[in-house]
Amino acid sequence: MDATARTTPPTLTAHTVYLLSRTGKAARGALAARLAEQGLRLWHMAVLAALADFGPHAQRELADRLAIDPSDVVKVVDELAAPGYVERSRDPADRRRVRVALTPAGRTALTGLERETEAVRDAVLAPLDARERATLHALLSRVYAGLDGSSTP
Amino acid sequence: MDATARTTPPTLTAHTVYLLSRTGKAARGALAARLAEQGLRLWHMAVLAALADFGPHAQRELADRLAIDPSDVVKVVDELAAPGYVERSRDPADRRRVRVALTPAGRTALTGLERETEAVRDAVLAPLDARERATLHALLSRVYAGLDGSSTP
DNA sequence: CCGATGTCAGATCCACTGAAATGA
DNA sequence: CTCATTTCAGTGTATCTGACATCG
Repeated sequence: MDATARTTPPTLTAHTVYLLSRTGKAARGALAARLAEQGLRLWHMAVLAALADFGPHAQRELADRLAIDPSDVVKVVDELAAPGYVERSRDPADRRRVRVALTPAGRTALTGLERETEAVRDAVLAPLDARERATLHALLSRVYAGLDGSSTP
Repeated sequence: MDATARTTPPTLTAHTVYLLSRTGKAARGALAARLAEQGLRLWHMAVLAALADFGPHAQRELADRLAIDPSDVVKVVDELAAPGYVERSRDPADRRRVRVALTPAGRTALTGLERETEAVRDAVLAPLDARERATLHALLSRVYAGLDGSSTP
C-alpha cells in the first residue's frame, strides 16, 4: 500500500450530496457493466420495464414517460427489436403512431436483467444488513418521489 | 396535463440500485449546475477539498487520492490556478516535485462551494427531516466505504 | 517518472425530413 | 375541398464529457 493513503477528503464525505453522487455513480457503473455483457444499456432495461408495467406504448409515450429524447427512443427500440425483445406495429387508428409491445422473449430478458440488478445491489450494499437495506430503500424512494422536473436535467 | 402520466415503471423503482443511480444523478447534476455558474466542475471542488484537508500535494498524489487519471489532474489544476485558487511551486526538499498548494482565495472559494453543496442537499433531500437525513448519510457513508477500486469506474 | 497534449468513444441534445392527421 | 398547421417516427449532426494514449 501507498504511504499517501487513498483517503477521500473529509470535506467531501461530510456532504450527503457527495456520497449520493459517488455511490450512485458506482451503482450505475456496475449495472451498466452487467448489461453491456448482453449488449444492452440502462435505457433498454427502462423501456422493457415500462412496457412490462404499462403495456404497449407509442414511441412518443415512451419518451415522455422515461424523459428521454424521442430521437434516442428510436435507436433503443431498434436495438430491442433486433433480438426480438419488442415488436413494432402501426396503430391502425393513427397511422403516424408506432405501437411498441413487449414479446415473451422480452419479458424473459427483463427477468434476467432484474436478476443482474439484484446481484449489483448485493455487491454495492454489501456493508448493510437486510433491515438497513430496507431503510435505505424507503428513504431513497421518498427522495426520488420528491424529484420534479426542476431538478432533473 | 397529459393523460399518459409520467409515472416511472414500478419494476424500476423497486430496485434500490435504480433509485441510487437516479437520485445520485440528480444530486450530481444539481451540484454541477451550481458549480458551472462559477466556471467550475466537480473535480475542481474535489481538488480544493483534498488540498484543504491534507495540505499540498504533488499532482500525482492528487490523482491517486481522488482516483482521477493523472492526465486530467493537469487541466483541473490549470483551471484552478487561473483564478488563483491554487499555486504551483517547487518542493524545496525535492526540487523535482511540483507542489500544488491552496491559496487563501482558494480556501474562500471552497467555503462558497460547500454552501452551494448544502443548498443542493436541502433541495434534493427536501422530503426528509433532520433525523432521516442523518440516517441516510450514515448508511451512504458505510456503502461508500465499502466501494473498492474494482467497482469504481 | 511525472507532467502535458492529443485522441477516442459514449451520451445528450438539437435541427431537419417526410408522412399522416387535424381544423379552418 | 383545399390548404395550413401540427404531430409523429426517423436520420443526422453538434457538443460535451470522461477515459485512454502518446510525447517531452
